[in-house]
Amino acid sequence: MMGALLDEATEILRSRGGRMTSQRKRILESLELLGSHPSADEIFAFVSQSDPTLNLSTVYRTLRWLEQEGLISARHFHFDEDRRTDRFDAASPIDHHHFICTECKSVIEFDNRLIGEVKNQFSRQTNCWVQSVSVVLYGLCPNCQK
Amino acid sequence: MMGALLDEATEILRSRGGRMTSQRKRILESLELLGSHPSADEIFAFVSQSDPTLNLSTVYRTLRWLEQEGLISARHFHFDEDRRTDRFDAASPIDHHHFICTECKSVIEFDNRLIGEVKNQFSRQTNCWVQSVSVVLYGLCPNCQK
DNA sequence: AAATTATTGCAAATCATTTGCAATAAAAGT
DNA sequence: ACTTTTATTGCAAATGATTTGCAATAATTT
Repeated sequence: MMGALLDEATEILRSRGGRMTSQRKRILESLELLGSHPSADEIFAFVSQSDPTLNLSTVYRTLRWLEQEGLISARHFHFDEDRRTDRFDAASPIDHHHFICTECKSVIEFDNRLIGEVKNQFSRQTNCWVQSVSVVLYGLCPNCQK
Repeated sequence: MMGALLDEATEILRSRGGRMTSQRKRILESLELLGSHPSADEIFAFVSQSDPTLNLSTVYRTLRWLEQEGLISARHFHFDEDRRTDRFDAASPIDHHHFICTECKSVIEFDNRLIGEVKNQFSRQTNCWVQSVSVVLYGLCPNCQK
């Protein structure tokens, strides 16, 4: 399980004449280690600890490449503040959704097969072809409720 | 029905010692006229036709104020490109969701009571208190499918 | 080991959005 | 109506996340 992202990425890289550099390796590792939808800055800060020469633009380039290859997904969660920073999700972008605690900013991932049903009903009613679904719940986690 | 947003806004404004200026009036009107989730720029372009002296920062200030008052909602839809522009929705932010055609960028609003069920099931399972739900479907509208 | 070229670091550019401030214009007081 | 008060505007500059050009660096190939 561990290293799955790195393995996949390495393979794709190879098949395109790309190079698995130490920077990319560290960034990929950090995506698996930092569970909770880190921003580019957070990844940068984390990897910088072990490689102080890493540059932020390398982080962005790597993340965008991973995104294009479909290995990770980028999105914003829009609280009142933080409206502009992308967050990156190491998990497959397909069929998993998010709850966000607007207080402590923690993220819980979930799935529910009713969501597939919502998608199907919409398709049937409108003749739209639905490629992907994003469900985000905003609220308070048990800790932040009292 | 027409002017509902303007009426509500005027009332809130009054109750706070605020002033209903011509700029605000035009921006509010444009939000009702431009149906489809315009960006600040689009609103600016539209209102500029009738008031060439309007400034973009006034548009932003008005939109953010409306957002804070809960009269409109701001969000991004993330296609591959346009990752950074907010889109503003004159409709109530509660209980209505979006389909976006990734080809022609058209937006279809919808609702489905299964979504409430998804929310309830999640709450029950996690003890999280869910305040709002956002569902976005991405795909191709009938026109763009062939 | 030399040649090739993908990738990096750096600095500058973008672009949507925000903010400080002096000028303007609603609304209130006279 | 006329002055005063102060919310709101326009303008220009600042911000902050992300992107990009380019020369230097380092994987891979020869």
